[in-house]
Amino acid sequence: MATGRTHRPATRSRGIPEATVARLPLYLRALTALSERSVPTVSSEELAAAAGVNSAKLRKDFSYLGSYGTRGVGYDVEYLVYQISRELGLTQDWPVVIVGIGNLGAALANYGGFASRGFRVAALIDADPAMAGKPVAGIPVQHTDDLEKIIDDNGVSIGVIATPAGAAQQVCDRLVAAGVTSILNFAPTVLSVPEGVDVRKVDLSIELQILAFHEQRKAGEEAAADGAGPVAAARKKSADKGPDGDVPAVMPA
Amino acid sequence: MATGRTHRPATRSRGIPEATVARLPLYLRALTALSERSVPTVSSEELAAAAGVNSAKLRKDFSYLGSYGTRGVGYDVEYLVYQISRELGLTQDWPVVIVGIGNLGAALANYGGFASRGFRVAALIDADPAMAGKPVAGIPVQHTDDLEKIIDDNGVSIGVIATPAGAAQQVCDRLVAAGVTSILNFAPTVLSVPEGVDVRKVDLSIELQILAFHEQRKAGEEAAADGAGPVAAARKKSADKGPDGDVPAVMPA
DNA sequence: AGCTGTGAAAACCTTCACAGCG
DNA sequence: CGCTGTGAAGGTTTTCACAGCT
Repeated sequence: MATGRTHRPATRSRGIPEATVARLPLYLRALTALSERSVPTVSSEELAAAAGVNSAKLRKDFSYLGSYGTRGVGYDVEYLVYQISRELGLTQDWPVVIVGIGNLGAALANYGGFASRGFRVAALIDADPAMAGKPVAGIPVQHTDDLEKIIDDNGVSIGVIATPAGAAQQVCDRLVAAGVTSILNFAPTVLSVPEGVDVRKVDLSIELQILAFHEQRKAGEEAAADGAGPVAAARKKSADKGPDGDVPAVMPA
Repeated sequence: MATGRTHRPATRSRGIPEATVARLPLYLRALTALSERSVPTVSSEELAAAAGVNSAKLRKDFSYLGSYGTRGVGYDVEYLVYQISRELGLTQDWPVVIVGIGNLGAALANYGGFASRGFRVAALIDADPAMAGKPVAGIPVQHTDDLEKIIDDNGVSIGVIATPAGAAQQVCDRLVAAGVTSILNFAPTVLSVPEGVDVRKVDLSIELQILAFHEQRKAGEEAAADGAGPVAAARKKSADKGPDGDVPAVMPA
């Protein structure tokens, strides 16, 4: 998923598999909810259900962190919250900058989930001089000219790019040069970064296209088998251009 | 069996691996850029670089679609654009509804990438009566009460949830009952859906947490070899099961 | 008895390396 | 020759199933 230019295998003895790392935040969220309800312990089965995974996977994931459970009982909720938080590095404060304060950037600045877990929006940066000084989510927008200084003054190592695609690589280069080593990219473009810099991307359009693929597949199966769907299969797409004519006409030229 | 409904792709009939499907939009974007520059053909090496993957992977991916290249030459850009679009189901029109028109929902409604590829924002829906009728991105917001009718009238099969976490499952249930079979979820919660419904989630907080994990790991390695990095909030890395001055008392029953 | 932790098996994905075709 | 298409190898992730602890 992450598009690091040269991703290291990282198969260290102490290495936690990437797939596991990606699920830890999910477990943490479920555990936090249990914690708020003052639930003292939880079994792998229950926690897995809350996180939307199966219990064998969860136990395997936890086994990479250590032996934090009690056989016959389950896991201590508070203790696990702490261990996972520590493993993810959330026991420290991460100042973050958001570059590109358009609709999306503003929405991100306002997003509560950012602040809730160790992340602090240290600065908002935009290239439009007209925006400079204007507060968004209570934080004054600063101009791109000062990007390097802002990064440096705040000790920022994580940057969020929410600019238009055309500006993203340039912004990325400046962030990296200024010392940022992790980037969350919302611009629909592939960023190239030097080794050692992590990039994760979020692309709304790509997610929709993946859904469309499966949606199309479902429609095709429905036409072939008719009424086999467990859910509202009786439904028909109105904007379709002919479900029957949509048969794969695979034909290389 | 557990009640968890993790969607099982099942890989039926014309099985394209999930990992490949997830990359097709990436290739498509790179190809579209080439097409706009009137580039007639492209090699796997070039296209792979533009999409940020390696060429062997790209060729393997394309091999699942068919033999669309020409040995010694490469791929015909226009032809590939068409084939991938068709495979992804983008040659048809997908009406989409966005539920929850807060900061994020409004940003999504304004996001150009939606409209660009077969997706059309058919309606915006919000629970706040004060928003009803107010146009966002040129589309009037409608009230949640009319959700079912809106889905039905527009033949919507893809829904986007941008509500607060607390409302997400309820909205999801109504969307599914009304006939939606693909959901893109921005709310930080696990949705449970019946079999046959696809859910993809986008969680900003999770992405940041994954970055924080790697960032922390980098900081730790740096400390071992010195480096004078900009961010030096070095945390003590305890050994495997080092139960020293940890947070609350470990309290096994 | 109940539930975790984990080897082993299975499934899935990526990379290699080269045959085969234009 | 150059580049695609693909078996085979190698790596990662998931699932199984049960030993082992409480």
